[in-house]
Amino acid sequence: MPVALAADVVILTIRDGRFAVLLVTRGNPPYEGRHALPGGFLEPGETIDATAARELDEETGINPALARLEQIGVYSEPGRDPRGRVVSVAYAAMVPDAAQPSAGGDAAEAHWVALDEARGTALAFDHDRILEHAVEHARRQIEHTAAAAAFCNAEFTVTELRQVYETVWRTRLDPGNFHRKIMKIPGFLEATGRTAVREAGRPATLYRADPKRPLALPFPRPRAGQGAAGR
Amino acid sequence: MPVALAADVVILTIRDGRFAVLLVTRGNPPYEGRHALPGGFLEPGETIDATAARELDEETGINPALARLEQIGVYSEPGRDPRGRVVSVAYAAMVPDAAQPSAGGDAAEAHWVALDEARGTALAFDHDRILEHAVEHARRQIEHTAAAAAFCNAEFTVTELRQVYETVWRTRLDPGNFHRKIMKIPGFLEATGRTAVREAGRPATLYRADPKRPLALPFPRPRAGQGAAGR
DNA sequence: GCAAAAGTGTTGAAACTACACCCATGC
DNA sequence: GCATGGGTGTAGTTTCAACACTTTTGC
Repeated sequence: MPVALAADVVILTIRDGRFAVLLVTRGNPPYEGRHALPGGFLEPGETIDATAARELDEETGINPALARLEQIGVYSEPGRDPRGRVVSVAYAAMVPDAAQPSAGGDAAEAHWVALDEARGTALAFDHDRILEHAVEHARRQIEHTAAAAAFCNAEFTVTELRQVYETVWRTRLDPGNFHRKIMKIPGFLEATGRTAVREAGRPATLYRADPKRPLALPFPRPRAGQGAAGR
Repeated sequence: MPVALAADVVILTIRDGRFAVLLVTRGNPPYEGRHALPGGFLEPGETIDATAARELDEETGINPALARLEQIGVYSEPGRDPRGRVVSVAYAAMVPDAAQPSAGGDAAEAHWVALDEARGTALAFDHDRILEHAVEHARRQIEHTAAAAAFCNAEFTVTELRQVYETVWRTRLDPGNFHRKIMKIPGFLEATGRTAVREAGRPATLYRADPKRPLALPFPRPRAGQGAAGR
């Protein structure tokens, strides 16, 4: 049974201590004018991974090489697309806040939308569901791997990284303990030698996360019951 | 661009302390007579999850309700199937050794094959690759959730569960410490009151794992360097 | 100097490994 | 009784959360 295969992409970032998602305003029917995830159809000769990367580039201008797209699920309910039998492969990626989208392709506009706001308004197709799954995926990912660094810029401070964890886990972490714990993980953070300029206080060392091995570096969240409330 | 969508299923079990995978011998071209993963094409009106469950049932006789199938990836390289543009959604599941397959559908035969043996012989299509990914997936899954219990029968002893971890992690775990650690996890194991008959030694209490919540129950593998060598 | 943020030292509590030991059964 | 495997007690060590304290900058 032939189907049309599509890729839909959930790009998450953290702005002002909250999750934000990259959405496009659809420029064509169906759901014209509605918010949707960037995405599009498989073309001859390409893999679906390539489709996801291409559509991200075309519709939002975000460089797919920086995004580390991961498959998170396949959506195949009959009737999920009014145009016919369309099956979507969903992708998720975390990027630094600095990434600036620009619309193109099928998209009339591309912009960051706060997660809570995106949840409030119905997205096109079954994209609400895909978005929820992507957020869950990101939370799990961060707990079991060093993926949190993906939310930071190429060079970042330990404090910035800590704030990512605090946002994702909705907790406060002790700055001192976090610093030691993260520095103890071998091969994760690499000092650049440079320091970040601050409005006040001692300048922080800038680090780079090795993008080659962002895997299997557990950073367990603090146990409940004792809490990790900051000072 | 229309594609044919298929589901391929990797069913893993543990036999004699080794991984084994459920393979079928293909009864039709292409790759007739070769080992392959059970699988087949999407039919009108069904989701791809339903396809996976149906094919598992048809080709192997394994009850999909017991298997807890999970999507592990999409395989879309052009040319991966000589019949044309076929995209496969791969699924993985862990089942107890007790499950007995019986062939049907496209499959001439269905049987358990030791993982090492399956790796030695080339499987049909790109099923070698899918199999590798599924094994990795299972190892990760077991580390972060209570999925290990899926390898055990409905009722099992703590020792049987420990042997699953020992196989998956290729370690030896202290029986006493394992017992305490696993019993401390709230809501994981539920005593049935019955005991298992043994050839020798004290009979072991039989437990049931709550199949409703096999999620997010971390059982961290022992740290390296101190080791968890048995007595 | 003072304020602010980075980063280190210390301490008491909890968790874990290793291993001794007791328990319950078949023979 | 003896062998065998299930299950518990416990000491020494490690890890960790909490938080005091030192360091390095801007003003």
